[in-house]
Amino acid sequence: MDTALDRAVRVFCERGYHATSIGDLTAAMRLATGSVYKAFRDKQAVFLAAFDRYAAVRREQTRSAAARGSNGRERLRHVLLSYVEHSQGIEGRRGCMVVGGTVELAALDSDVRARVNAQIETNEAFIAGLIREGQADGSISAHLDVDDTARLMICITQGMRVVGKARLPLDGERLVGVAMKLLA
Amino acid sequence: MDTALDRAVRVFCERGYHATSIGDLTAAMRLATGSVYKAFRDKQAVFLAAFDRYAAVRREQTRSAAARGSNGRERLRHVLLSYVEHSQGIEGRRGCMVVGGTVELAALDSDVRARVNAQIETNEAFIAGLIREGQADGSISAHLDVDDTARLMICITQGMRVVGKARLPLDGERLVGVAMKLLA
DNA sequence: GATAATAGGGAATGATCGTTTCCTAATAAA
DNA sequence: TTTATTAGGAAACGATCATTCCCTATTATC
Repeated sequence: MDTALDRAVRVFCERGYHATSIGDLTAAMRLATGSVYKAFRDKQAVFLAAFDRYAAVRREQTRSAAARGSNGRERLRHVLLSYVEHSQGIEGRRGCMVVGGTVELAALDSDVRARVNAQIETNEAFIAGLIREGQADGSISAHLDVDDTARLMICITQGMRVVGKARLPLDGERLVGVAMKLLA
Repeated sequence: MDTALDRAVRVFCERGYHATSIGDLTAAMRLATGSVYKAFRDKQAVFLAAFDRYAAVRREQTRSAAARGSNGRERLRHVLLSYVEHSQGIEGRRGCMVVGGTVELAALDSDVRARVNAQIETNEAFIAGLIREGQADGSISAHLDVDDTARLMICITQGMRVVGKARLPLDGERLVGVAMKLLA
């Protein structure tokens, strides 16, 4: 079932919610219509389950990227680099379910809105934590405002997903190099 | 007709393309079904016309925000402030047609993709121009890479529209204050 | 003032959507 | 072996969608 959900994630990422029909879903998930409705109450429930799975995978990927750094600053740098990588190429143009869900459904579906908000706030708190770690280990200036910087970083990461979906090229090293100025 | 198009912009911003029915459109535009199809070939044509109008208005708003500054740095600061303002409150949760069009349609419709790309690139070029002005008048460091900085600024502005649609609060002065570090 | 032309409105249409229902096959229990 | 239970598949349903067609005013022309 998780593998079927992974396939649903890909379709929802690429086509969004409304442009994805049950037919698209059954084709991607290799399940018949009845089977989908046996496993999920309706289309929204498939979307929510796919979103939860997507969010969990992305959280894990972000945390493992952070683990590649040896201090707070480096951990944050790897997180940003990871975001650029995921915003590019085939995955970049496929798109992000968080920004997709936000843009397409935040105004129409309070369940989706609650989940995207939770995911954004979790990411923001994680970034804020990395900044504090950097301040504690001396790799990041102690004077900067943690919350404001974290929120701007969230804007940057979400924006990269938009720009990546528009297929504009993003140079990871250069872009992140500029973004690291925010830690001064 | 421009006033009807303005009303179409509001609906498309809020609900996106696929969740907006012709019924939604006719109700908002105060036009009957036949009248809409007399003026536009199909729903996509309405969207493209609304997008063009939205993009033109936003370009003008951004340029008038820039005009409030007395040097390159200040002009850029006012542009960013303007973006935060538009990303907040009722307009913020209504959403941006550029990020909406990108996220919902860039993968599905090459006409829309061409237009969102053009709009993003125009904005990026405008920001790059402001940075160069600032470098020329001494208000922005001469050492920074203009293109990389402009692209990151675009990520920030697009990201703010996503975060604003998710209804997370954005403090303009604080956020822009942090972002201005990128000009060091 | 009569007529042609056009803009706008609303009902009808075919297609597609999400959803339900029913059927089949496979597995577990007795 | 037989029966009960369940997972999976496909056809059928009503609703809604984008689109077309036709009618009615209104304006402009002669």
